[in-house]
Amino acid sequence: MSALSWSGWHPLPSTALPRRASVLAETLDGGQAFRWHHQSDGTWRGIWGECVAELRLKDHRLSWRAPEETLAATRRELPLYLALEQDYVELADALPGRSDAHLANCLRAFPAFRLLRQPFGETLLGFLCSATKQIVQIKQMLALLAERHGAEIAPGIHRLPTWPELAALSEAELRACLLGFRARYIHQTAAFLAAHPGWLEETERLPYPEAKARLCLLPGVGEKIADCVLLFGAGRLEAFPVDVWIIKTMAARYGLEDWRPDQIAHFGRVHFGPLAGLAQQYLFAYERSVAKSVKALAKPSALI
DNA sequence: TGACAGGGGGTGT
DNA sequence: ACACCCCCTGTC
Repeated sequence: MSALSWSGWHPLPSTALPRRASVLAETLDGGQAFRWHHQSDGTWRGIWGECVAELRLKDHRLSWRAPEETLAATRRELPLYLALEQDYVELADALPGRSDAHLANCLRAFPAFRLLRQPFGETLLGFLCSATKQIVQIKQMLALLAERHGAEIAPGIHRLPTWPELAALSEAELRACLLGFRARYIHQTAAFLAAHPGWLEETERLPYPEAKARLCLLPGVGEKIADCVLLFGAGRLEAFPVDVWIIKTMAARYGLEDWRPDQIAHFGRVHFGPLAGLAQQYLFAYERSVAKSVKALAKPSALI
């Protein structure tokens, strides 16, 4: 087993990227992606497709490096993955922050927050794992899937299995990766995709409503997961996933007590507009930061 | 330090 | 409404 050999650090463009640790953490590990790990030296290590990267924030500037084995692929794919072609400061400014005081708070708390543009198939796999699971548990499932069934793309680092590779696994093998009842959904979805070559790629190219309807045909994929896949894996910023968190948030912050999920979805589309999915992720980021400070206050050490 | 409930970012019936 | 799975977390 040879050791990892890293490239030098390469600076990323200074504009419209996170300059604060908290915003970077929220971007990489706030529930849109599940394969970034915060390391003891303060860097983040992430794996997607055939790429591996470490990200470092130093003097409020972001830079990256990659293992030699994946350097070419990572150099090519990182700008797409980070959606560098999108100016997210501009996009955030297009949200209705001037007429919505709560949203304005969220926007102010996470400057230069952005959505990632993850590989479509991988995003589908990640969110098929997400049902009634928290981020740490989803990360654990995907780490096991990669370790046991994904190719080694750099010494000791495995990518996720592709859908054709997943189709070759038994449901029992999937269950062994702590997937629980999600194993059957993933097994059946893999079988469907294997029987319909090109289906996923076509779906990614379809307009939002058609793409969502098609994803919902897959076993284990309902409206919420379909919207997450399109938002985080296809750059469809109009997708507005409605889960229990957003239902609670909208009730607490917008007075939408006892609204049904479909009513919340309608409100979100109308109120936040064509970038509703971006607004939603800002709301989450904010609620998570509130929950974190409540937790910190509850610790005895904080009372000294 | 270790056992033990309780609940978890959904979907399908 | 409730089952589906089973690991994480908080609590005693």
